[in-house]
Amino acid sequence: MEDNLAKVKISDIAEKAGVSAGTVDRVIHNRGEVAEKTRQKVLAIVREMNYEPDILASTLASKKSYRFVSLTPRADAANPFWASPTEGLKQAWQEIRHFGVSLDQYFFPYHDRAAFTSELDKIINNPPSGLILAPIFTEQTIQAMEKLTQMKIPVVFLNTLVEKQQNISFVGQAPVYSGMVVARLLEYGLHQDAQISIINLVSEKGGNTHILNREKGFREYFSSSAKSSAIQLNTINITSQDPLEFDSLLEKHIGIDDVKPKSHGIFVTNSKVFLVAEFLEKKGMKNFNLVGYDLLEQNQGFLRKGIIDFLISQQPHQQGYNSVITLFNALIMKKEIAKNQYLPIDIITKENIDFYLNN
Amino acid sequence: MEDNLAKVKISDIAEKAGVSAGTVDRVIHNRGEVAEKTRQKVLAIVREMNYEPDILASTLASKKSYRFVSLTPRADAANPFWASPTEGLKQAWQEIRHFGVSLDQYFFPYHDRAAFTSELDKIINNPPSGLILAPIFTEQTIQAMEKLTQMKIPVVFLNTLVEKQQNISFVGQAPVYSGMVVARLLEYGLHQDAQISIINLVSEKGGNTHILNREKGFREYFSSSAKSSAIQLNTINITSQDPLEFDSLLEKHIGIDDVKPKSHGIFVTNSKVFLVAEFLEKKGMKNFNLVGYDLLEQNQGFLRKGIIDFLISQQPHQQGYNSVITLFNALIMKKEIAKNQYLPIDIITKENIDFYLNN
DNA sequence: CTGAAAGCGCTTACAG
DNA sequence: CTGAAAGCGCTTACAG
Repeated sequence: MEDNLAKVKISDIAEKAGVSAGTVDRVIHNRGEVAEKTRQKVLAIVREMNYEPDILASTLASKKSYRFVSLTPRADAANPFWASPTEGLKQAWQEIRHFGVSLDQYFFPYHDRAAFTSELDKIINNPPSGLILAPIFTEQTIQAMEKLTQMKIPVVFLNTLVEKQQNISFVGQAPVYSGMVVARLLEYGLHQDAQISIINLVSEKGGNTHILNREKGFREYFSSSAKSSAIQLNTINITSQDPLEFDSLLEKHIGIDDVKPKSHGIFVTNSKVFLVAEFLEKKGMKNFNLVGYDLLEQNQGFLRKGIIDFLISQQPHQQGYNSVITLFNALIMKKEIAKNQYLPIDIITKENIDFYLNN
Repeated sequence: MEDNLAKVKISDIAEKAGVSAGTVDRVIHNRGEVAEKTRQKVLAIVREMNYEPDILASTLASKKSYRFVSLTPRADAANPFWASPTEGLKQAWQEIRHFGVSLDQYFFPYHDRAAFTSELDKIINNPPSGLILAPIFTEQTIQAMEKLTQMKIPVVFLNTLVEKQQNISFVGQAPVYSGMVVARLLEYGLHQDAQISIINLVSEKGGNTHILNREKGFREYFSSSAKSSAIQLNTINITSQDPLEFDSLLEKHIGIDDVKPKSHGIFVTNSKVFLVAEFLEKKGMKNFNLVGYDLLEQNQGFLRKGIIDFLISQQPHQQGYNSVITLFNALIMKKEIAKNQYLPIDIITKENIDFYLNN
């Protein structure tokens, strides 16, 4: 733990090797223009003396600068989720900007494929040192990744994973497992002959792999749970934006058993769970166990009221934060980077929510 | 976000103020020996030009060094919990050591009050720049804090809180709330006429404020829950280390109703929950909902087997990590520090545990 | 292929 | 009370 021995410096190595500091520097950074024999000699001494570069002095002297760019959905009323990752990006940047890092945040409207593409083009035309990308649209991402890889620009995928790409890392949640967690929570609170509705509230425009995987994990759990073989699952997909239609669809599917109230669970596969909570509240339907995703303001309210039982959170702020740190570790600290950085699947209740809100 | 304007340096200010860099430095760091008039002038320009010091250059030039010391229980077979915070301390140190920070970790055997005291004495006799302290023993802590405060050594409390002290911060969990979370989880899974046992597995030697507060939160929850007014709570305190006695005590309290199996919850108020799980497994008693604390190896096993239903985790690694960063922010970055840094109350199940193990 | 010198932005004695 | 100079450990042209 303790290093009593004074720090070894480049000048120490230079002296011992009988060369100049410049030569040692060339060896250490593999910049060539050094005789092989000299190189070996210096390398040996570097190892022998256990040299560790002073990163502060190094960045101060080198005057290198790094431009990090992020491309994420814009947070707005329809998409409050993205406010947190955006904040997380900024906060991490604040902590590392002394190392000559700048951060440009680019945005696109969540469902706007064209905007996504054109922002990506802009980025490619003014290449950054590293890119943090929320790869919402799969095809466009794959196309861009081809160019980015060629240009040797390291890319971190944020929140969404596109498989088989040359991204240096993915930072986000494992959606299949989060579905299993929800399954577990519903099973734990329901009778063994309960009925469960899986509700997908989606736009038709894609960007829904998350949701599919969450449902997949959820169903997997029940298909392998002996305990709950009598539980019935049915899926409801609602794409309509029209409130009236929404209500009647819900009523049709979950309202029916109201006469003979029976243990009934509802799994909303994304952050729109507050819409279902609103419906239940309006209709005075209390006999439901309701679980969904993300700590949006609206969801918080229903969680505190007890209409939503659990929310699954995916550490959105930390996702943004970790993405920046990942690029920093790769480019400035030259560390090895894990390809997948899965964040915890947090289970949130009325009782612990306050401890998750800043994070 | 973008700062196109070149960074403003001390020399820029010096030039504009018509003084030397040394004088600007004296003003910025309040080191006196500057005429009031000069001081005002420089200060005005500093503000006007929006000067932000280059922390890298500053630490490189100043050659200051900081000695951080931690005093925590030693992790051992009887106390595996403390391995994680210890690791967290080390990891944070790795990330900031470039700033001239060293870390000395001191330890004491968990229940050894004398060792705690004598280690504290050692620390006070060789004063560090800052101290991270797990204040297990309240009285001794209060005594030491008097001296430490006088010596102006900033102290961060780790994991345990002692009230009304001059510590700059506390990093840990809010035990009362964690008790409420457990109450919620048990209530959610039990019938309304269930019976719940609260089991405190403690040594008589003190250091148990945590446990008392967890039970307090737990009981508070039920005393204000209309829904579960029929639930019976009873507390069992077991101080014995003798396995036979342990078994017979448990049998007496929770074994009784086995004939007429009824919904039964068990809340173990600390990480020793695996002892109760062992007992239930051995006796083949399946009709229990069991919740306890911390991701010890032993607990993990029983969680995966389904004998423990939920574990509450308190981000032990992050606690250690954040403590070091707190001292760093206070001493090197000169930032404002929040007095209480509560970490999330994580709810862990078989399905999400893998995503919490590295943290 | 190699070395000497200047410089990154800030701090620290020292001389006056 | 103030300034000039040297130095922190590393990197970057430049000359040879």
